[in-house]
Amino acid sequence: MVRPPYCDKPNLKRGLWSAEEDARMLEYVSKHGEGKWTSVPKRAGLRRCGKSCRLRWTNHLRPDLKHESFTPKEEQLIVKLHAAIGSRWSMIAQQLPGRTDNDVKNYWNTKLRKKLTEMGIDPVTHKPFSQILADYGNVGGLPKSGMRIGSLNKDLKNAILMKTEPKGFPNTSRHFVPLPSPTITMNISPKTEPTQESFLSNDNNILSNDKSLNLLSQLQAIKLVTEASNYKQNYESSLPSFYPEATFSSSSSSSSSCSSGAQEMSPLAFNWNDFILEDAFPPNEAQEQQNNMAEFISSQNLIIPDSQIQSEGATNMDNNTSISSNGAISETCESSFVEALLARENEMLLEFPDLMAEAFY
DNA sequence: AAGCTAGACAACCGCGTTCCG
DNA sequence: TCGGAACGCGGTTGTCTAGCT
Repeated sequence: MVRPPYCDKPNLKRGLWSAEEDARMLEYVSKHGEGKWTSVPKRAGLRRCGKSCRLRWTNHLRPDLKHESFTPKEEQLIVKLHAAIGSRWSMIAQQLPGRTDNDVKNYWNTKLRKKLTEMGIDPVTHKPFSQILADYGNVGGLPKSGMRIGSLNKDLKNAILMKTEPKGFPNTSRHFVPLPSPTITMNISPKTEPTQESFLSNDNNILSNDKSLNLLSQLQAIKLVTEASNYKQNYESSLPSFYPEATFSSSSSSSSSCSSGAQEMSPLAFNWNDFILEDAFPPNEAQEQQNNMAEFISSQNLIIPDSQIQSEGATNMDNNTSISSNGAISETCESSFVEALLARENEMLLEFPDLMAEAFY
């Protein structure tokens, strides 16, 4: 996309804002209010593009912003919400009064990602690296030749590399060795049905990365996060502040393969299903939950813009993506997605058998 | 003191969505 | 209904600073 013409003028100033520019912006907004950003530079006497003015105001000059460092409670909430809805920074920031999406994003990239990685937890999927690796070797229905290290996310790969690099190996977000982007290798064919493991083991885990995750699922995820922190607070004092729902290994029941790696790097083992895959709602309440979404939002004191609720709620209905019969968030998304994909493939196979055969062989 | 490195955060870029004439 | 402008978001890059050698 071409930069807007008003940002392309050669005499426009770029880079850090001076105190004088800030003062002009503050004075202008206090007089005229927010909005109409494209006309702000001219009216406020600034040699900046409107986009830059909006950014400066929303990220730094707004009077309701907090400028102190993140509290442990905020940190904990960010990690939980990221595990639930992925890098939807604006949504996460809405749950943290006084914080901007840029604040949260930067804090995640500079601090939290590193912390999780050092704990042996993949900050993308929020699973132990050992489990990801184990799942990676057990991808049902996928040819082994189709697997490649390039499809692992960079945190996992660097965690692996760290084990072979005794010291001084950089592992921060800015200084990772350049690696290929995560690659989806689902290779769905009419003859091989993707398994839950194959989907969940993918580093593009729908819990964290799939942008099609609808708002309703995200709200369920946020609900999970808030509920989880309530009923497992007993562990908080002895565990990392952002994983209070972690349990010691003796109680872990369903994380079949999260045994070695995380425990080697940390004394903790995590019951990931408790945290990520826990049933949001009993199956028979699915429809009821849809109907009660508004009630749910208010009960959780969530700050969700009406426009998002309306538009994404409509999208949810349009796509026929409802809460699954098993109630689990990830499995909801997974099953609906996979089912839709397979159904569509079957349709196309019936309709265009020759073309489909060519496509897959 | 100079150079280097990592951390922190501000700002930019590109793209998708919404608004409006 | 359409097209351009405006806005919002997430990813990426740039810049400054502190600490270390």
